[in-house]
Amino acid sequence: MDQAKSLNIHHPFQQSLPAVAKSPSTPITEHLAYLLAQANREINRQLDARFKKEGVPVEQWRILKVLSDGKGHSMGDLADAVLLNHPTLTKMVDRMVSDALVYRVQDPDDRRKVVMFISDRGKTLTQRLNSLALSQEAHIAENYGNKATADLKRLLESLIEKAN
Amino acid sequence: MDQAKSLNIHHPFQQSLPAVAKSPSTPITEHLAYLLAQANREINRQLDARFKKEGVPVEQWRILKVLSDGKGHSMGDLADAVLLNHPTLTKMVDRMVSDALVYRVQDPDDRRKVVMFISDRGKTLTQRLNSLALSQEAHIAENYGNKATADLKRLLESLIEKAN
DNA sequence: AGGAAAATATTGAATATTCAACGATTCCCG
DNA sequence: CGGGAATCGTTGAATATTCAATATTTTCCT
Repeated sequence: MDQAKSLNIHHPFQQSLPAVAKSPSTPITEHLAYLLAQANREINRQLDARFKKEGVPVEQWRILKVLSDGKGHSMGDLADAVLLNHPTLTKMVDRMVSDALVYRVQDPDDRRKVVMFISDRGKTLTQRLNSLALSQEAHIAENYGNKATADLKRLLESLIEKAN
Repeated sequence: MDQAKSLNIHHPFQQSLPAVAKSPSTPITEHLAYLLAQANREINRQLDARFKKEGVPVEQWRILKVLSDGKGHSMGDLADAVLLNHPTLTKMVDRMVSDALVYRVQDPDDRRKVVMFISDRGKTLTQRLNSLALSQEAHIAENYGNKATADLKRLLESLIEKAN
């Protein structure tokens, strides 16, 4: 097959070679937004790799962890806490209910609300996930340095606070 | 309709009230992975809001920015640079080709490869996006502090480097 | 009280992402 | 040289996320 055609490749007739070099704008790697995305992606990837054997995505760990305080949490609170949009959370919770990690109770004080709880099965899974997560944190602190890690956390917290 | 039934709500028969409080494990808000996700989400949301009027998602800005060095980039290089999986990048580039922001050329030296270039139309859009992004950076530096911003960037860079 | 407005969570359709498999090309090595 | 392995990018199917609309309940206001 003609690859050029199938891939929509063409020759750059619309291009004109610039007579002089453009002033190069800030490289993307210097933007805070990019650095955050890159760091987040990498750390998440590593954490996901550790969670792989439990077959649980990072978001579910967050949900379990928040619920493991034993108190009930509404879907709205939970969505904020675990950084997920409402519909996404609803569907993820559906899966977790199927897996019996978590369950819903109607809030008796406000019947619009649902109160989420963690099950015993969820609790034991959470413990395994917590130790995987802690071992990752330890690994990071190890070859990144305790001070750097602490400094970074502090700066991130303060950025998040200011950003609201 | 019976909401309890439709929402798969039930009462917590499987729960037993713990006789004593559990030792609370590290709150999720203290995990580096969570702080990164939160900061990334927030900064991205703000940047996306600024890009809204151009109708361009942040990922497309990254692509445009990388390509705006005028050199050609293979899809593989680009995927690494813009933090996107290969198939995701392919499909996003398809859209950008449709919008005439970007175009493909077959690499003459290695015909498996495709070399991506930015179009003139893409360049002018990039300039508008760059200035939106710079104004965001300025806004952050303003109420977060120049030093904190610089420190945070430095720590992120070093984390990313160590994480590989 | 009573009805409009707000809050809460879910649903369905549209959209986007991911995983696995593929086709094409190049590399490597006996 | 020749053929199996590796590389590069894309595709299609499966999965996940998002947007807008909805149902239900509560709040607010006069």
